[in-house]
Parts: sequence; C-alpha cells; structure tokens
Amino acid sequence: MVTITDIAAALGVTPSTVSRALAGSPRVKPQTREAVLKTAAEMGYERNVMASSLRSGRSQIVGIVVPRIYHEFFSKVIAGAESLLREAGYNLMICQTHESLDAEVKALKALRNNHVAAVLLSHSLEATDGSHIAEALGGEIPLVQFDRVFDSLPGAKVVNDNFEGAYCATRLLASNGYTRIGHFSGLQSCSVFRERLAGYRKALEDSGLSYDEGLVFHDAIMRESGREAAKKALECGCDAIYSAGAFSALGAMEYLRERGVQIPGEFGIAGTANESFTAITVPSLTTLDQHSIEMGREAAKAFLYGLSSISVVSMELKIRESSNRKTI
Amino acid sequence: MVTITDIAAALGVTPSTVSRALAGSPRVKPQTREAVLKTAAEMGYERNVMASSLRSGRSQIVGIVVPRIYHEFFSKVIAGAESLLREAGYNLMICQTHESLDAEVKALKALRNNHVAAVLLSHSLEATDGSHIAEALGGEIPLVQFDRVFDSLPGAKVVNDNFEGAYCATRLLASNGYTRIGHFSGLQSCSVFRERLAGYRKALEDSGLSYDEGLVFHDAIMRESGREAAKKALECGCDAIYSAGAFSALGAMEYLRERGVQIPGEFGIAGTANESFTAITVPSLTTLDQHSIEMGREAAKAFLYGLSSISVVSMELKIRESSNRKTI
DNA sequence: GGAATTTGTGCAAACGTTTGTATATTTGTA
DNA sequence: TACAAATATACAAACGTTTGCACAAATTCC
Repeated sequence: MVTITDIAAALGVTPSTVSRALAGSPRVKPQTREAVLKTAAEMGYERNVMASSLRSGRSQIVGIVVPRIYHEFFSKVIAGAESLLREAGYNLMICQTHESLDAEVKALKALRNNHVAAVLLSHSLEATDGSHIAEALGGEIPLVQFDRVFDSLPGAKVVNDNFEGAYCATRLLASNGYTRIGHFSGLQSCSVFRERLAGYRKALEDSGLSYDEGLVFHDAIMRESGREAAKKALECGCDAIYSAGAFSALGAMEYLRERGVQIPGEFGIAGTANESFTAITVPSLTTLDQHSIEMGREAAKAFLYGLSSISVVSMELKIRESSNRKTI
Repeated sequence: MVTITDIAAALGVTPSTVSRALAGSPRVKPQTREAVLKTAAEMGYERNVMASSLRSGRSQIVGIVVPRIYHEFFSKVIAGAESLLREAGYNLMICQTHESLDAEVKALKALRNNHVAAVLLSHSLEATDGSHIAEALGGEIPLVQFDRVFDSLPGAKVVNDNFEGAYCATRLLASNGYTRIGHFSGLQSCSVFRERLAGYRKALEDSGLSYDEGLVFHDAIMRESGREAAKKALECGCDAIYSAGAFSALGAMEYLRERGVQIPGEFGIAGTANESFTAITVPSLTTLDQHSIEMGREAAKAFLYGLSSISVVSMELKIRESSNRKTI
C-alpha cells in the first residue's frame, strides 16, 4: 500500500504538503498540488481511511438505523440514500432494530463508536420518545430523522405529508359515497400514525361526516391485525376504511371477501403503501404511496447540505379499484 | 472518551497490559484481567475502532455487495447476515452495484480501503467472470459469494440447490399433465440461470418429454420481458412454463389472462421467487421459494467460521394454483 | 542453592494521517 | 536596499491502539 510518505519521498516534499495538497488546502501552491495529484494517481495511492479517521476524529461513514432492512419502504430509503452518499464519498453502515429499543441503543452506540459522520434514523416502535437517541449519540453526531420522527429531537427531519395524504385518501372514499368510514391506525407514539389520524379526522369533518372514536382501530397495521380490525369495523357498521398501513388493508380485504362483502361497492378500502403488491391484488388496492427512494435522497441531502429543517416529501394517491363506488 | 491509557492510569499498570487484558491474551494474570474488565466497565470504556483498525490492519466491518438493496431477496439476505454478524461484533457496510461492473469494482475498492474483515458478494449481471473481483480485493480479504457465484474464484460459496429446485418445479408441471413446457431464463453467465436451466432440462428428460432449445427464452426475468416471452411461448405451442424469475412469471400470467388463456388448465405456470407477492395474485403463483434470510445467515457463518466450502441452502416448492391441472 | 524455565508487565515503536506552529521563501512597498 | 507582509513548505506531535522485545519476578528442575 502506497502512503502519502511515499508520495512525499518521490516528490521531495513532506507528508504534510502531500496531505494538504490532497485535501485541497489553499496553503499549497497550485503546481505543487498538481504534481502531488499526478504522482498519487500514478502510484495508485488510496487514502487510508482508518488513519485519516483516527487523526481527524471523523469518518467517511454514515450510519443508517431502521426497524427492518427488508421492509420494502426502508430498503428503498436506504437505496436512495446510498446513491447520493456514495457519490459524495461516504460509505453506509446499516443497522436494524427489529422495533426494539434495546437494539436501537446498541446500534447507535456501535455507530458512535465508529465515529460516523452522521446517523440517518427511523426509530423503532418500542421507542416512545427520543431521549435514548440523544443520549446514545452523545451530541457529537448529526442526526437526520426520517419517516418516524420525534419532534423533541433537534436536527433535520424528513417526513411525508401524512396529514395531507390521509386527508385526500379519506376524502376520496367520502366523495365516492361512503359515509361510515373507519380508520386503521398504529401506535400513537409514532408520528406517522398521529398525523394520518389527524388528516383522516379533518377529512371527515370537511365531508360533513362525524368523527367517531369508535371507528378508529389502533394496532391495525399488520395483515392479521387487519383481518381482526375488519371484523370489528363490520360490526360497527363501517362501509369503508382508510388504513394507515398496506398489509392491514390487504388483510381486511381478504377477510371481507371471505365474508362475501363486495369490494368495492358495499365496502371501500384505501391503504397507505410502500409495497408494490398493492397493484396486483384483486381488486387492486387504492393506496397512498410514499416516495421512499426520494425520501432516502432527501435524508442524504439533509446531511450533505447540513440542513436542520423539516423537509416534506409528497405522497401520491394511486386511485385503483378498491375505493370505487361501483362494483367492478 | 475514555481510553486504555485512562484505565491503565487508574489501575497503575501500562496501556499494553490493559490492551492485552481486553483482548483476552493469556499473557495477563487472571486477576489483573478481571480488574481491567471491571474498571473498563465502570469508566464506560469503548474501544476506539479506528485506532484499533489502524494498528492491527483489520477492521470489525464486513462489506456486503449486492445488485440492489431493495430487491426483496437481497434485502432479506442482508437482514439474515446482519443479525449473526452483529452478534459477533461486526458492523455491516452495504454497497449496491445496480448490476454494473464498474460500480461493483468501485464498491470493492471502497471496501478494501476500509480494510473490511470480509466481503459478502452477489455479483452484478454485467460481470461475466470473477477476475475483477479478485483484482479489486487484492487477495487479502476473505470473500464469501452467495446466490450468484463464480466457480473460478476461491473462497466460500453459498448457493441454492437451483438444479434440484428447477427439477422439482418442472416435474410438477409435467406430472400435472403439461407436455410442452417452456422455460424463462436469464443471462447464462450467471450461475443460477445455468443451473435452473439444467434442472429443467433433466426434469423434461425424466418425464419423457423432449428438450427443445426453442422453448427456452433467455432474457425473461422482468415483468415486461415475461409478457413478451409469454407471447412467444404461446406461438411455439407451449402449454406451460417454468420461469427462473418471479416477475416474469407474473408478467406472463397477466399477458395470458388478457389473451383469454385459462390459468391453470389451459396453461400452467411455476416461477422462482424471492417475492412475497406471489401468494396473493389471482390465481396464486406456484413458486420455488428461496430461503433468503437463511442464505444470509449461511454467508455470515461461512465467514465467521472461516469456511471455504460450498454450502447449499434448500429451496421450497410452494404449490399454489397456477400449476394445477384443473381450472380453479 | 544455583541454573533454567515460565509467567506477567513494561517499554517503545509503529500504523498513516492531520494540523498547529515555525521556518524559509517570495512578493510588495517605501 | 531594507523591511513588512504574504505565501509555501517543513517540523513534529498527536490520534488510541497493538505488539515485538526486553526485563523482572516467580516457579521449576537437577
């Protein structure tokens, strides 16, 4: 492995000059810099990142913490962030928490220990506030929260316009003539579910429908819990639901079809999706799509440009069959 | 940040002893080790990985290179590997190649530059042999290939029993009475497609059906190319296909249904899947499922245990509707 | 009881880079 | 010409760890 000392020796200068030349410091004469760059290229020099990180105290690694890597949404966020970060010379260190608070803390510590340049995080559901994050990070490392965010934490946030999206999806159901629209939600400690619930509620009001707390089913984001919630919704006299999840919408659809309920027509369904399966179900599922790759890119940008604001990624209402009024 | 020097000072020993104690060297007295471990814990010591890596020349990072992070298969492999590696104290550095040879070489260089402890890799389709991998890795770093492997490269390999799986899937179609079974395949430079083709061919022979090269459609692994291949297959008089992909099987199914072809009954379909959507199509798709998380775990083990053999992960034939004889 | 061996620590260099300070060189000004 | 200011480079320490070698103390052996 060729080092800056080798380059320095070859050029008759000192390692410090080489280091500065490579770093693009203005304190080195242009022609010296060129000579350094040239011989560095010729000798096949590659910076030893460990030495560099040790000395400078910062690494060229960005940590990403997500509940589960293999959820389509998160894997796409990661992919989006990866492209931009790699272009900018960063590498990615990935951690999954499996929705566990403990694993989240461990992951953050591991990242801090690697002196990562930043942490991009979507917190686990077990976490109800961000104190453990701030603590584990030690206040040294920039934090970018995405999708699920704690307002109490400082730093950049990238979120969907959950309120607006949920509003549109619910309005769609209402405008198609559904009048008793339920809502499948998740843990209210999670920002996305709070916001979608709020959007749903506002849409009901604006549609002249009354908000009924009994029609909001919490813990209804998985396929199985979607089935159960659908059962209850039916008992409550619902004729439609807007689900904050995709899998629960699928589960509900399966259950209702088994019960002989016509979808759409008798019952309308709209979900919130990061999953591509929604387009190929029968009937196809109307969904509020997240632009997940875009969200990853925004999170990367927030770090790269040193932002500390909230950036909002729009959602897209994909009107398919399940929310129609007429039977297909 | 507390360092080994701090611990050494607190105990009245030298940093070398502390280092050895923490590393579990037999050259340190048991009671000294205990004392070191105790005060290290008390003082909240955490090893500075950069200093450690710099000095020792090896890091606690494992690199993973995949074509695309957000393919369900790869994201699950990563998730499987992550769990085991993290348990063992390693972190993961993820790279995606987007099937590009160039990006693959860059990724490998970046990983070598980080002196990763090992590289877990599934090569891009643009790569036709493994020479660039060996070169970029520089022969220092252990390589574990998974799924798509180059036999020519040394080191551990984790693969599916593609031959056996394809054989079973094809036999299933044959045993259901389909007699002119086509095959959707991919680039033959990729091991998985070669092996599945071989299994398909053997199954035809064992079923008393003749192998016809004209019924093998290459470049048929995406949804759109599956539609096109289905068109050709129909023209060739096929009454079934075994596809080496899941999306092409879906595309084929869509096309055939549009053409009014009964599935199953008139036409049988079996695919090869890493994607969960196959269970919810109408009709549901019979697939040969890869155990992707398991494959990730095996790849991690291959590195952790220093294996250099080939480990085979079984595939599972999920018999659903699309391969039946009778119409549903 | 002295030599040979084992056992446990200390010393100091090294890994390759970055960076504050000092020095040498050049340029500009009076 | 002399002096100040600027520019460009050199010097050397530091980042925190690991590890070969040296050394002392403790143990074993004849």
